[in-house]
Amino acid sequence: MNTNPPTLIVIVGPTGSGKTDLAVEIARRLGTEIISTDSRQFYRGMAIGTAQPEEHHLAAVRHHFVADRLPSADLSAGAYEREALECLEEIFRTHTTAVAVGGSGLYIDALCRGFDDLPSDTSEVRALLMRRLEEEGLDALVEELRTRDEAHWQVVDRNNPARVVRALEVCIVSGRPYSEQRTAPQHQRPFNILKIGLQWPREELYERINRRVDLMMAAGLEAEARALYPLRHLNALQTVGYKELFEWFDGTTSREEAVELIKRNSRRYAKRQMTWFRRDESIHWIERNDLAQAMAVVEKAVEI
RNA sequence: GGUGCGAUGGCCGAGUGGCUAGGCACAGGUCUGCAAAACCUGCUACAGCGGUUCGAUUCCGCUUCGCACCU
Repeated sequence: MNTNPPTLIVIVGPTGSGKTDLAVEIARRLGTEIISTDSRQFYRGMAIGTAQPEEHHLAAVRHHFVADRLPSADLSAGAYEREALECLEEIFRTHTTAVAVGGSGLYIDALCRGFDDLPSDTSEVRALLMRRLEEEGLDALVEELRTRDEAHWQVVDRNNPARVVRALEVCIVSGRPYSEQRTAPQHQRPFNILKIGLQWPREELYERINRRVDLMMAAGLEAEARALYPLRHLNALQTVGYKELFEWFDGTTSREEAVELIKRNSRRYAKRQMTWFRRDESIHWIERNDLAQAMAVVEKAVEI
């Protein structure tokens, strides 16, 4: 019986970098399963627009957190942390490795590092705050944050409604200042973590992204988006690829413009992802989606 | 050949004798439960050459280029 802790192999990289193919091949070779760290691939009915693993991927390797819930069943990063850890525990019962793949930096951190123990269900208070944001404006909420949590008020991005609202909702629901509860814990995970990052020359990546958008359109993204149109208000649909097509359906833009915007917004998203991953010094970078390089990194860390 | 109009940063586009519009693209960054979200920062250009002026992207002249009209 092997008493070494199991290893979670985490594949990261910007959208369009070829993570899915690489992860499936690695998981297949290791005889293990895949857990997604992509905040938009969780949902059903969004296969084309979020570039979910295809039939042959799903047939080759068992996947978790892919199209396993309705778009109305939001999975927050905190909830994901709990569910994903449970799922991993299950996988590690019978495997010494598991593969995580996806581009959502916050969810990757949730899985690998975890969050402070903050109130989990804040949706009611949030709804209230959102209404106040609209009626009273951001300044009023910033002022309230100052009275509830001066320390956080000092450091928070006061231009960013999302950050201000989040801090306030935690203060209100917990009855304690947000800053007091942020202790940046290093949760010890019962498994080793090996991060592999896919690095592409910018130009090449952008070309791949542009091309992939055209392929999505050819694969039926329009029909998929039309089916999702009634759900457009859901958070899950605040997603590149759908937002832009919805505007076309509304008549605000043309089809051509919408497609160009999808490409542009995908490029921007990729850039933000790269910014996020750049500061993670634990990532082992490989060129493009080179399988040999990836396997070399894996074999060095894992006994096969 | 003549006349008129125009020439603004990668692109679009306003404007002024001194006080560097703005937008988009692009780049850098932030990030503890909406994260494919939300937010921040950067990018100092006025076609070229002379002249007027304390000072010219802005006024004048010439040159080049573009557009329109005339012959």
